[in-house]
Amino acid sequence: MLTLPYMSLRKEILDVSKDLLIKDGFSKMSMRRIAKRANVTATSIYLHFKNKDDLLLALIEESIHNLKEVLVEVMDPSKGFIQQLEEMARAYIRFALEHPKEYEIIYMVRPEEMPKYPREKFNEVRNAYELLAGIISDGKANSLIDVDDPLICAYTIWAQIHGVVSVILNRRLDTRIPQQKFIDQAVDHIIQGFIIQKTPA
Amino acid sequence: MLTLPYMSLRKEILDVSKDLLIKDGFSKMSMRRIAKRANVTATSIYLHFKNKDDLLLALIEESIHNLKEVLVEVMDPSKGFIQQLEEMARAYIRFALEHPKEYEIIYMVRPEEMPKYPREKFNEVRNAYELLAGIISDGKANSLIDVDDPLICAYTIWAQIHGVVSVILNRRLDTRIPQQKFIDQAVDHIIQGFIIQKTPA
DNA sequence: CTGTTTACTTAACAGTGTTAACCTTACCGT
DNA sequence: ACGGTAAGGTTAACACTGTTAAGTAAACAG
Repeated sequence: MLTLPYMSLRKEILDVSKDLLIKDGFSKMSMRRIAKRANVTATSIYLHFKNKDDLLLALIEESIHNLKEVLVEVMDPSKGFIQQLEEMARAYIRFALEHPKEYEIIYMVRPEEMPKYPREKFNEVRNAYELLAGIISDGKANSLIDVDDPLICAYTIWAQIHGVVSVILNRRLDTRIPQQKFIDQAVDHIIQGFIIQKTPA
Repeated sequence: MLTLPYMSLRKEILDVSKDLLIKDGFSKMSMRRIAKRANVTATSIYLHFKNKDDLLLALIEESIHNLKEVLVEVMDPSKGFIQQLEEMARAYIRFALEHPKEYEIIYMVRPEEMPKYPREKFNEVRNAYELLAGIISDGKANSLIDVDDPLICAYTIWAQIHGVVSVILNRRLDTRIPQQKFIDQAVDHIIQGFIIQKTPA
């Protein structure tokens, strides 16, 4: 009727869903509520998405894309190797803490309700890993770090950072511990963990 | 009617819920389904639990208890400091991978649906951290590690290990990477990350 | 033999995801 | 210009969901 025609309904649904998810929480993101905000009926959503999981998956994809953009932005080969790594780690953490709900969208969706196919959807992040692995490869070539497989190393680092973020976002961090100190120390630990430390025998 | 009377309904509900959650997944764990398996009606559950979140919280508590037991079991002050740390890390990972659903119960429940009070429920894990912090304190006293606050360090290590586990359980690990290699390397990195490495100036 | 408590039930409310069937509007080939 | 078709939406319904109010039946206390 009086819908603005310059935006496709699919995009509108995605935007409304994300807004609902971020502002009102997962449980409030129902098909009927989404539909109401988009000025359509719930069934119309099924014209653009197979089902609710499919819609969620599209949201995940979008958020992954945003995270990747931040990481790529901060990559700068002109900078020192270690510095580059630290800046990436901090950019990752910053993204997660500044957009906690968006980060949640990426990781906190129950996998059981996801079929197998979405694995391919994560190819975009995979690219980011490979970039990271590239950086690590350079460091290895310069004998700055001690690592077998740069790709494994990239995943290891990422997993550890995700753990740090996850603990904070899940509110599992002891209230006696100041968050920033925790982050600083964690980043230090993570980076130190694979820097070469040849004890001069 | 023909319920076995030697088990309280509360415990029965917990057991049935956990079984349902583990075997059939979160979405299948509905109040009516739980009730049916426990040979009661759904409303009876509300006599023992405030609501579904309350029931979930009790499940989380139970699982946290089990995880803690495994960790405490593996603690052995007679062993070397580093070895003890590594064994705890591996025990943690082993628990998570052997009982993935139970681990999920602990961490993957959406926090938004949890009110503030459950913070206290995590005191039991907090104890485990303090034991870990104690171990780290000893290492610090012996100048084996370089760390300011042992409690922060304990949380850092735990967060990193959780990250590793989380990546595996969420199936976010690149299929080209062998899981065991990933784990080994991660554990190495994490432990190396805070071992003292004074470059003899 | 009452009164109260305990443990449970039935019935209902408001909401959920999803599907089948229907209606409009727009475009396309003849 | 006209009929067919397909896109993009609708209504109505199904089988569920968590949760609550009210009722019931048994056990126990005075």
